[in-house]
Amino acid sequence: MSAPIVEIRHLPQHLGQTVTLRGWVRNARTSKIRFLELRDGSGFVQCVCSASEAEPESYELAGKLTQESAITLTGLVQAHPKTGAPELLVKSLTLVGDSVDYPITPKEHGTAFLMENRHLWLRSKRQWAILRIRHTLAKAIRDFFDEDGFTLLDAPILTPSACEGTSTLFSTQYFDEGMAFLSQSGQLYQEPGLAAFGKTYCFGPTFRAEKSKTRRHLTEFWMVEPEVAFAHLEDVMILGERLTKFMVQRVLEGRQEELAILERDLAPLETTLAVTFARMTYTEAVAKLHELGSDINWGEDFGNDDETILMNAMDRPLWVHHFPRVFKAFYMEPDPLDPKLALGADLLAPEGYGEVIGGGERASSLQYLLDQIEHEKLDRKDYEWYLDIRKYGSVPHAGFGLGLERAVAWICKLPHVRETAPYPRMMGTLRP
RNA sequence: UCCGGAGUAGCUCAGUGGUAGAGCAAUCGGCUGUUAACCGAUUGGUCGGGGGUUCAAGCCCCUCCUCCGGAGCCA
Repeated sequence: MSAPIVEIRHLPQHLGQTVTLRGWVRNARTSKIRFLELRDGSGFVQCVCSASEAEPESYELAGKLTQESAITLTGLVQAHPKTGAPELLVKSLTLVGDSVDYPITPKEHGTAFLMENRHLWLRSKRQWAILRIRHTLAKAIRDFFDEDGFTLLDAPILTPSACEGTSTLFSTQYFDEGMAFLSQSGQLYQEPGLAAFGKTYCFGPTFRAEKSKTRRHLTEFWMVEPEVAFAHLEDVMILGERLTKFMVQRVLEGRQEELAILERDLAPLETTLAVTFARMTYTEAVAKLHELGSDINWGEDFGNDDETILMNAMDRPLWVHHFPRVFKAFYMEPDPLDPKLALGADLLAPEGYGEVIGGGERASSLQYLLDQIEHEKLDRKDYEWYLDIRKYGSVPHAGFGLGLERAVAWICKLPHVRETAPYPRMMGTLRP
């Protein structure tokens, strides 16, 4: 066999040529003509095996192939007589690895079963599409910041204390230093980088040990956290909006096949690119919620229902800013015009996907932070290094965190974030 | 942690007190253009665990376990 080995994605360039494909049998429909649906990771193609064209042993083998058998096959690339899509007219076929009783059949399955078989579920067309979009979004995030002059400053995953002091943390014994905690945010470690690099970001896994079981929570998720020196609240909203549009644009340009597999309605994504994001202060949002029938009180954080009610009334992403200080992190800069408020901004995604970005301006006054640490009953000695930033050339600065999985869920319009990670970690899900 | 729902064949489910069923998968056979192909046959079950009521329990009661959805919390 001297036919060139090609990937399925390149088949349109090989029409009329004899090539070799390598992959797995997604599905086999056998009549006198055997139709093998092949997957090789780069795409999907139908291979046609008839007695008149194929070698006799190959033809016989094609009739016995089970779901997920690994094969190589050689044949002529031709256009499908009905659809015009490339297909392979098989000449010869070799079994590389057989497959007996593959658990995920072509019919429906429940999520519990699929999650237990996540390592196999990855092979399905839908998961392939989602995880390739995740890949594209992760790449877009890196490209966006790299092209914008940011320096990647990796934050540690093992940390000595809570960054925000509120959420539950996973802990582990760290030699004789006591307990270490898995990081729930890299932000505090970005701030010292500003005086060295001006603009930094970290992008990696973060951990929350919250016992939350909802469609938008994982215990392990990826977050990108940019931080910018001399930046204010307004800069956060401008940067977050540019990033969001860049990510959406990359997917619309490069992942059309995957969006089609997911049957994603493209109109809301195209709207996101075309419009300026809406903005409301927290106080305005509460007033709007009252109009829409919510009984939220000023000073309370939005509940899930509130976010849904609010976003159902919007046709585009919404920035909510100037939150009450009481439910925001200790390091947020207070509003100089109203000390009850903090200079924070959250971006709510449309179509019910909720908070995708959370961020704001950081407190730059040493005394203010000392008061906050005392007020929140945090241990000052855990934060001495962080406080140093306010002693040696303190400047206004701001940043945000964007959750990758929530962005993937929104852009793919998925019912649950568990499909956005290759191996999602949730309360009650640790394997595979 | 709280509220609601569900555990029956490998998978998805039907079966509400009287001898355990279907579709898919698997196995065998048929079909020359199929697209979750189709047609016929075969194989496959301690009905989540434990206890109770009853002549009789998949079905009713108690309890435990697991999973799903939602709340709180958050990206």
